[in-house]
Amino acid sequence: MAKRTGQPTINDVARLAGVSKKTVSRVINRSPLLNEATREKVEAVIADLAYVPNPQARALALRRNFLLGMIYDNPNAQMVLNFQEGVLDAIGGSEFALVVRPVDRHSPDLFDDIRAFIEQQRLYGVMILPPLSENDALAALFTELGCNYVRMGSATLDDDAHLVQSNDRQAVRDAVDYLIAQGHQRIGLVQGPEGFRSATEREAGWRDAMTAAGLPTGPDMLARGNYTFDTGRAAGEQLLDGAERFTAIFASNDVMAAGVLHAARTRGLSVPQELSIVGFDDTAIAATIWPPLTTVRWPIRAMASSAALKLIHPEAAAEEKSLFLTEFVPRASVAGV
Amino acid sequence: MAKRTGQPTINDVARLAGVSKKTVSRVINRSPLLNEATREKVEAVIADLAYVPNPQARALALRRNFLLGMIYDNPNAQMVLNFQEGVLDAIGGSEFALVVRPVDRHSPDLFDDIRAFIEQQRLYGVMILPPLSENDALAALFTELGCNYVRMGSATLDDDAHLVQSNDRQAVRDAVDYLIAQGHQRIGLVQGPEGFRSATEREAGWRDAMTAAGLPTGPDMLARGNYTFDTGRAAGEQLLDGAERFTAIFASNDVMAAGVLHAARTRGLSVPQELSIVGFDDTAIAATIWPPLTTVRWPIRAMASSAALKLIHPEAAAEEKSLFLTEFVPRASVAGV
DNA sequence: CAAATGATTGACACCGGTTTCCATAGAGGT
DNA sequence: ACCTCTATGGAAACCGGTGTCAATCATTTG
Repeated sequence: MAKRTGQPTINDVARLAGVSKKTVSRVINRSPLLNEATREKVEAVIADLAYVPNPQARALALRRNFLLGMIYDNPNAQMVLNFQEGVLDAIGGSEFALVVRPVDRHSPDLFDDIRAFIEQQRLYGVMILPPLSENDALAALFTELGCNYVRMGSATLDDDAHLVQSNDRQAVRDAVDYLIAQGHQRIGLVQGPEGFRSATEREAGWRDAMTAAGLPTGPDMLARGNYTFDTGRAAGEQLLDGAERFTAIFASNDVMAAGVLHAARTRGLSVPQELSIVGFDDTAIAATIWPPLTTVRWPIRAMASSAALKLIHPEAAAEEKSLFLTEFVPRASVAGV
Repeated sequence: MAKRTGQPTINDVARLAGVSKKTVSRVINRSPLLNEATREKVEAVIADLAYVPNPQARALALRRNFLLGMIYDNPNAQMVLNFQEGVLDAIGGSEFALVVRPVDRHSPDLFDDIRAFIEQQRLYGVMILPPLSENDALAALFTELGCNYVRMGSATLDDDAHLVQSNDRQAVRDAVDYLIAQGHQRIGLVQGPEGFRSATEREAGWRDAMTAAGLPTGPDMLARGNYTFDTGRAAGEQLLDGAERFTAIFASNDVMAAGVLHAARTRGLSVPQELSIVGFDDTAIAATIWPPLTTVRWPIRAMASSAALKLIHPEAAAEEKSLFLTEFVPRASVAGV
């Protein structure tokens, strides 16, 4: 009669427990108006059958599914993976799952791709990683699509309900202050790409510190990269080949800092004796290269958990301002002058 | 009447096109027995409404969903991310989506976690990344759960339908042969963790080459790591602090090779002049460290695409043996003796 | 010209849950 | 003992698609 192929259904549970589907449904959804004895009886059958509600059927009936999306286009693998783990921390034992979608932010089809992704999957909510998160037109697209979203930002990009934020500007200021306290005067900056808030914020932090100390911030003090190793190396070469010598360089992320280190090596400069280098992110590469990189720990994993919770429990999280603080991580790539 | 909240349904399309929902369904599923004029009429309405079928409803009716799972526990972020991109290459414009699940392979709850994940989400199929893929009990669990799976392997772990394989043993043999051709005689090995097929295979490749050349492979020639930077460094220290000097070391993955490089540095050994180092994987770290690492490119992205296709079109892929060939990538971390 | 054939199409049940609405049973009040 | 009131459980509709099978229609054949 009841075919035993596949997993048990709510009907199987109801029949074996001698109750109606509705009662089983009430047990599953923890309805308060339910006889305790009935609940236990049903739960026993559920455990016995190892019954798990069909998520697709639930999604259909509830008109919402249990999929959290994550859209990224990031040269930094470790950051993305840390983010995924953070999301899993949040959705762990729940019925939610994480759907990932790498995209190419330079593709002309970017918006169409994302639109198709959202419309096809009808996600419960989406998390957008930097640098994509800094695109206001993209946020507008999600609003238009009626898709809940959270942006990971390094500055105030949106209202609190849609934002998980970090204090990049202050963090960089602290890091550069540290260099200044070590006696450094000519401190170069490897900027992030144009149009990226994280890049702008980190540059502002550098300017804050340098200006407060009366140090120069002219155009010869900085070079631009786009958060990749190669562009970091090129920026480092540009700075190191300039007329005046730097004693320290702050790079706007760890990968570019590794590029600067590379550039220093090819020029025969020893780090940190002749050049101090500071990065940003504290991803795995920071502790892996030689010398270990002084950097700023960006609490991406905790931020990811927070982002997921904002999507799952918007009512609880809407009020809460999600500002995550960074932490300065001194390692061996900085020396005093 | 028809509430315009949310996205249009198949009924909206049917009504506006003046046909039944079944006909619309036929259009969506490209049924061949359909009048061309009708098809065009319906397609016009679909385009007009920007109608997209509800995947949850489809999943329910078809008794299968369109979610591919990916289970991983890997210290190497770049590899996991490359894998994700490879899967996306395969499922790109289709209705499939990728659900990721990081797990902790040392957790006592590993199997329960994975079982709960599979049962809850009822995935269409799952891809298992190394080193988890090398666990036969885990494969048995998927079989028991009736969940289609593909394992990513460095050796023959399973039948062709469930396996995407690479030729690690031969690849390492070639790499060590290259070192031997450069005049190296004492070539150390940093093994991968015990019980991992990839580690066993790579070790076998090293033995093949050494034995064929009549070179020693005694217990003082190798040290074990577990694919992380720190264990790679420890293994490197163990080898370098041994009685006899090595001129080259092959590490079973890039991250451990970076650890060996680190160990060499702290001992004042210059690379590659005094010590040559070869890694395996060709992940981003290989080109990022200094000197750039000679390594073996492991075509993970293409393998991931193949794995996804095996799940989506098992009939097409079942016959095909998926053996992916590696490529030797000479960079600057090797010098002749 | 009627019947047979084949191509299209639609009515209806169903996937596995949830919700609405109602019937019923038991509790408490007078 | 009678009558509300509340808790509980069931029947049936529904979410948005798909499968089955019969009905319709045009065309070909005897």
